[in-house]
Amino acid sequence: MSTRDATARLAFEVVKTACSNCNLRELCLPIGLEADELKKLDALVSTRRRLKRGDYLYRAGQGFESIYAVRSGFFKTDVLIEDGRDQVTGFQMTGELLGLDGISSEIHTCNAIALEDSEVCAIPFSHLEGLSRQIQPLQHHFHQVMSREIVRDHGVMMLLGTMRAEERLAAFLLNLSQRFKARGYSPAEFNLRMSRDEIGSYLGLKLETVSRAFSRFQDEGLLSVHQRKIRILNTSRLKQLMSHQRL
Amino acid sequence: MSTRDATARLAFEVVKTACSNCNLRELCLPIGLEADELKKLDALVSTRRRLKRGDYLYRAGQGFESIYAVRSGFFKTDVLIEDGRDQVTGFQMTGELLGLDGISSEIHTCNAIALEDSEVCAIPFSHLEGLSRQIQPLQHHFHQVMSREIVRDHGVMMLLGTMRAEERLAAFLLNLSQRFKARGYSPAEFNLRMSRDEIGSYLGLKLETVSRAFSRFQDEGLLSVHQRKIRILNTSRLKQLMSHQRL
DNA sequence: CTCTGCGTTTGATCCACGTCAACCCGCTTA
DNA sequence: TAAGCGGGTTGACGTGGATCAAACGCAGAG
Repeated sequence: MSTRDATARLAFEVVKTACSNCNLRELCLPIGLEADELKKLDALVSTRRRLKRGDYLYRAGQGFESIYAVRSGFFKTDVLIEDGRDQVTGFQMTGELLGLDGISSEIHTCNAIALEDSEVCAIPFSHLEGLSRQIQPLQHHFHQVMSREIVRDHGVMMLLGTMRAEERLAAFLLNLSQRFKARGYSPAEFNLRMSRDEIGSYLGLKLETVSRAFSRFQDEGLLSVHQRKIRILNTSRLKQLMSHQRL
Repeated sequence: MSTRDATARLAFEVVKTACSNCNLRELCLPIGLEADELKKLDALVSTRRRLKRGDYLYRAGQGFESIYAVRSGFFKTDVLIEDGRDQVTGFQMTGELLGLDGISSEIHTCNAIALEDSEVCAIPFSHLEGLSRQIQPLQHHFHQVMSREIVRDHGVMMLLGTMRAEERLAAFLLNLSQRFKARGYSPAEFNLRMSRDEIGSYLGLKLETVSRAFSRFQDEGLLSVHQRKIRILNTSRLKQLMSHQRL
């Protein structure tokens, strides 16, 4: 093990007490920082905020100051237009970032709402910019995070533009499954935090259509569904259902 | 006029010879830089590339090294999945950036194709990161550009998820119109650079549906359409058609 | 325990858009 | 000048998902 690794490993323990749970992903812990760099980073994310289910983390139209890293819990973001229509633009879980949309105009362009009791780290954006001018790996990591968000959005556009209802739901479930797995939870069994209506809004479908697709998957033995408790029984069939389907 | 303004004004003339036409927007000219900063920036964008209609600027799967600023011309980006389906994720015109999707994994995730003879500035990304560690306004501007892309994508998700065919086409045309206007062209009369099929792919519709929507708009006196030449005759009705429509 | 209410499921019907097919138009090539 | 061709338009018809409506089931309140 190199001395750099050792230093990082040591520093990891330090930062762990400050950011004990959201270590592994996204911005919270760019691997490979020096001890003093980590100390600065630790100061950066010192502001915490707790939210109860249903609370708004921020609203469209509010001034933008910070981005947020989810420490625990579950969020949705949505945008609405005058006539009352709205669209869920994403669901965020532990370790993921919220608020990147606000950077462009210094004003949030969507609402972020806790779907269960949650905790976030607020990261004042000007501090982050300052630090990332000093710490190159942090800068690069942040750019990657923003870029990943763009790639994710393209995936959703693909889904909304070309897939049919069952393919969309399959893609959605597989994505959730993979994200739970990456966090050390079961990829096969989990509780949905969002309603059928919210899933539908995200997928560009009505809740009835979502419900019917769940029922069909259950009938075909791909899933077991009880309320919001999902068990995936046949991942590979789900995958092939998602990816070609021209049968 | 402050001395800073004067300096910037002076430097503007210098950079103008290097980046004569794509000054005003996106990344090419963050206003307010000092003369020596502008000199560095000028060096950054020194690599040019010409493309003919149909040429690929980059392809999905290729390694990522640079982002590109469109100096002149018109591009589309699209993603494809195994089964042959594809989705146009955006159209880029003069002054807009291409390639932000590649930052996350160092690999391009979509294709960028010239829809007419075009010229781009290649901006090596590691250089850009280096410079933006030194020049705070550049850094901030770049972050805004990435964030704007995310906001734009959310707009497309909204469009794909909640709007019907005519609303989508109206939104698309109004967006194009506004972008032409911002570049000093007529917002009311312009030539589409893309086929009905490409519009359809972007809007999540089939080309026949796009064609019918054009015809209906023409019948109703909102547009005149001749091939790819569009004249907008009634902007306000187009806008209200796009935004509520629950009539 | 019942009552109330919201989220969900399920069924019947409708309609916007997709699909399939014919035809047209402007351009290129011979 | 004709022939071929790619892109665009238009029509007839089919269908996936929206809409409307009813009923279910779990949770919290009384």
